Amino acid sequence: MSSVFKALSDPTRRRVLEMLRDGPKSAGELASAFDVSKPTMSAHFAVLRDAGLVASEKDGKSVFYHLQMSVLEDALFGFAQTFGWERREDRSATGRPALKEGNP
Amino acid sequence: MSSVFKALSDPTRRRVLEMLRDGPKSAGELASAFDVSKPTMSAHFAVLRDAGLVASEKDGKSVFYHLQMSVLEDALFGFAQTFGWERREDRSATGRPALKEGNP
DNA sequence: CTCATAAATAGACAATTAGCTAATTATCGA
DNA sequence: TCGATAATTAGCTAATTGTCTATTTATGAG
Repeated sequence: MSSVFKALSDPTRRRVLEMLRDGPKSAGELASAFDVSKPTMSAHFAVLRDAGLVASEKDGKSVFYHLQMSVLEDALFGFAQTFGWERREDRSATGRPALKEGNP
Repeated sequence: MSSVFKALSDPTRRRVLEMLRDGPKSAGELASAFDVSKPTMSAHFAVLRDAGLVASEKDGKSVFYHLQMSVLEDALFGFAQTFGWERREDRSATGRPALKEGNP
């Protein structure tokens, strides 16, 4: 739980998660959207991966990252529930929305 | 936003927020529930205050802290909304539940 | 095999963090 | 006014963080 909130405390990492909302993206593709070096981005990816918020998959020379929505959901709403908030049940039972609307 | 998540990334601070769920508590009262020094707790309170998650009020020799639910709510659900989640509208229109609602 | 490309690792550095003890400030009661 | 109590500030340390450049690893193309 701490590691998730820690990961979310950096604006670059939050933007990475937002970029992954609609489907996987490669490390380079993500990195090019930010004004920091690639090794720095690599470190950010590692923080997100260690927190369980993203998972990576190698494809050829590239590494693709994708969101782990359920982990994000559990942290956000798990904590919120402590304060009496509930989330609306408007998604699939897994809590994982389709990655990429065209994906099988 | 970053400062809120940063504040939430520490388990001691999350527990402080939970202790404040049901109403204000003094700094000493809060501190005595943890196994760290009072100055350390004071620093945690400052982080929570700077993030806007709590507000303080002096009463005699004591300082009482209370939750700022709306700030917590805005951070948690504001970010969640980016990912398509919505919270159930089951609280007052202000989003601020009564403090001490269940207190005997 | 060799070269170019994608990404991660290594190593360094300044800034921040969580923790401590000691000192300070503010308030109350006698 | 004096002494006790509540809380914060000051000053320190060790660990962690975000950033960089340089290097290494892995893969695909020729």
